[in-house]
Amino acid sequence: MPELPEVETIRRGLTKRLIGQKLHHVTVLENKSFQVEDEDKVFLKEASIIGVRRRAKVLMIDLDTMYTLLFHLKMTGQLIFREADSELDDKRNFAAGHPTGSWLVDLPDRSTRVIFDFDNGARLFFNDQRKFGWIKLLPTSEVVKQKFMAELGPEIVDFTKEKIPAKISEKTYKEFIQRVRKHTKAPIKGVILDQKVIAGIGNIYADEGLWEAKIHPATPAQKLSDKDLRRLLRAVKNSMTRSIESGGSTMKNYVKSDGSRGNYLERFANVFRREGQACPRCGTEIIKTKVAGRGTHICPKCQKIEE
DNA sequence: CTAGGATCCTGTCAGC
DNA sequence: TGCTGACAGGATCCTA
Repeated sequence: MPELPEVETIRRGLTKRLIGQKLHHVTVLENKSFQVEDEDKVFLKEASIIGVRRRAKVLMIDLDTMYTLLFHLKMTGQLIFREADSELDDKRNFAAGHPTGSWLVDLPDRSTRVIFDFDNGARLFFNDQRKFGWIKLLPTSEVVKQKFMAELGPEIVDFTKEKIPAKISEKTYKEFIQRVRKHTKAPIKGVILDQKVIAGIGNIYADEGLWEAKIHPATPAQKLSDKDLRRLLRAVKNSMTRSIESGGSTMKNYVKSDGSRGNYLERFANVFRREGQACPRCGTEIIKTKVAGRGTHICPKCQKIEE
């Protein structure tokens, strides 16, 4: 999916547009994407939005009915907000998540799964090409008790703050290290992708962080010192911070001034999807390989396996 | 308990 | 051009 910085970008963009909006109607085009019990649907009726939150890669929209809508965008989810009767390029509109042409066309299109209509005519589209993503509706007080939410590792820092904290707390470092130590043989990349170890790291920021920290992704977690792990967490945090501060993958950053489509990775990525290009640090050619079952980008000179 | 692989689904792209 | 297989910004489920 859309990783933590993208979900955080969505949270920021939707907060100012959704707070106070009253739901008029929900249209479900794909049942798999809308995992809501029939008896809970009454809590959507004429509900007003009172908050937009995020934990790890889960977006939460709080309603005044004491229920919360949960969104997981997985690999290809997008949220697209359109004001009533607006032109596609209206500045009040907003789109973020998996970057595709759906941001630039009339909706619904073939990957639209759920549509939220508001009283004032504005609409929120949940698009998801591969249908891995989901929307759930739970009593607000039950959200933290959900298995996935309850088992999540700590947030690296509070990325929801306008000014992202410069330092990771000692408590977070310690909890991260403690949870990494439950894994021995597994490659470090696979370990940091485990949401129970630390919340919110996905394939992009795993590769970016490992590159910045000069750690080979296939290094068995056991071989890394506490100092290595602290450096790695800092590096991931730096990469995520740069991404959020450049606006994540939003329509604004996807469409260039000449109307062509840009690549938001250009704004902060040093290795991700840059195979064949020069390592920004040493000039060696970046290669693509596979670690922990995922496509993995490394500089073979900067990142060597510790013996 | 951890580790590794298959799996959900649609679309795109490289290679024949 | 048309087909085929690999792969994709995630996480779960199954087996060993």
